[in-house]
Amino acid sequence: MRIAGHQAIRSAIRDRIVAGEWKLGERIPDEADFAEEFACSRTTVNRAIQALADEGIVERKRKGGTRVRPLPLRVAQFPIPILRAQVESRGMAYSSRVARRERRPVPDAVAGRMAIDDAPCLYLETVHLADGHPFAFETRWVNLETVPAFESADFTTISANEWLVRTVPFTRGEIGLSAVTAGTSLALALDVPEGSALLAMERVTWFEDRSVTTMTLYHRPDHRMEFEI
Amino acid sequence: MRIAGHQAIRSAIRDRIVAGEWKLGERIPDEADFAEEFACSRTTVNRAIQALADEGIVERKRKGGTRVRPLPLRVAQFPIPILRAQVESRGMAYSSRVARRERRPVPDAVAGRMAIDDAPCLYLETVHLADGHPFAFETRWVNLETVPAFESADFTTISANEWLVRTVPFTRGEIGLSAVTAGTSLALALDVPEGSALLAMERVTWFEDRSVTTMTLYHRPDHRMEFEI
DNA sequence: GAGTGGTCTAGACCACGCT
DNA sequence: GCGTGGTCTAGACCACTCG
Repeated sequence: MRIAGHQAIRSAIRDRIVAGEWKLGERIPDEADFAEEFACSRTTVNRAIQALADEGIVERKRKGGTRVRPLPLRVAQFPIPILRAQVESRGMAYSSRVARRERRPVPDAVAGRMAIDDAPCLYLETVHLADGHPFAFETRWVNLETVPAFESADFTTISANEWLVRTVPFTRGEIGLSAVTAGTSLALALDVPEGSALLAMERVTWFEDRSVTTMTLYHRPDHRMEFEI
Repeated sequence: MRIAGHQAIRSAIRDRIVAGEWKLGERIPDEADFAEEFACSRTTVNRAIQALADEGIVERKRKGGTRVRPLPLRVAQFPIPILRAQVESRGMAYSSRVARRERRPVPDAVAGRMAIDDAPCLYLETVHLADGHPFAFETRWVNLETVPAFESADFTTISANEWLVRTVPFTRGEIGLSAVTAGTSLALALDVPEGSALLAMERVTWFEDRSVTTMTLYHRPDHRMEFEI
């Protein structure tokens, strides 16, 4: 049957896999066969099946052919949340307030994560507000050796995070999620009872092997992160 | 300069973007120019730049050319954690214990999430153990209308999750993460103090528009999910 | 050794969306 | 309109790995 386009071919093959035409781990026809079946070139079939491999639906090996993944590999993708957008998408007004900003020696735990010894760092605490009510609390260390200009930046019109994204745009990073119990100061900052369970997201970002910043974001107890797989 | 392979070309272009050769939002040369520069065909350049677009580094538009993404889109990808693998990778022995298994009317909240009305469902509670100590507690509803065979499945050698993955391998799903406070029964099941902050991961999975299962996994307070971006 | 995917090429046509 | 990316083709050679 003639099918047009690598996307269509990809869907056609995926549908047959999902429908169970081949068992888990079983080999599917090779590219040449599909090329004949769909009356297209092998190049096009290659693109289609490569995409399925990227999705985690099939595994490919030279000479070994293409097989349906025995235990489907599932990867969840979630966009790094942007607080302003999150708030505004709910029809609320976003604002933020810097509660603390000072040079301060970096605790050992943070120094370890940022792989710094005694680089100068700036410490920031920020409250993020929706319609004037706190909904997240952020602590952040910024490595001034990597981004010296940060020290004299003005965060009245642009948040620290936005400043960093614009200044050091292409960073790698690590993310950690955990649940923490609100202590006195966190409870105060977020206006929640002490002992509340908070979702904490920690992020360390790097620019070419130098750490840029470590940030931890504490969300209110009712917060829920959602995404699809 | 002659560079071999679309991967190498992709890296070369990415390096120049990261180094700041073009500003955020600025247009980079078109495919034909790069093809000449790297002495390769335009097809190869196209593959390279498409990959950069998938990474979120550049945006492409017909006629508009290719531009460095103004606010880099970061997407975190993480593999859906498999409990057995998680435990075993730490050198501990994995086991699980089904604490409860019964047909039970589905609470409204769950019914809403699974988009079912009065489909028969099986409810399971499972404790996941590492070296005999509980490290996660799972509650699960399984839609028997979608997977009737689940009711008579035996979970002594294979977990409910593995059974489902093998039986309904290609599912879509939604994931939600939140922090919850351990109540009496959760505290008991996980052997932690009442009031502890637990990281909860809820997952709803679908097979072709029919819900398969809803599961919530409660982790011990010290648990941390990590991934890279 | 031989089968399969991985990749490249040169050329072509099309579709979108600026100008 | 026309420049740019999106896609397809037919053929080719290579690299891995299974038997």
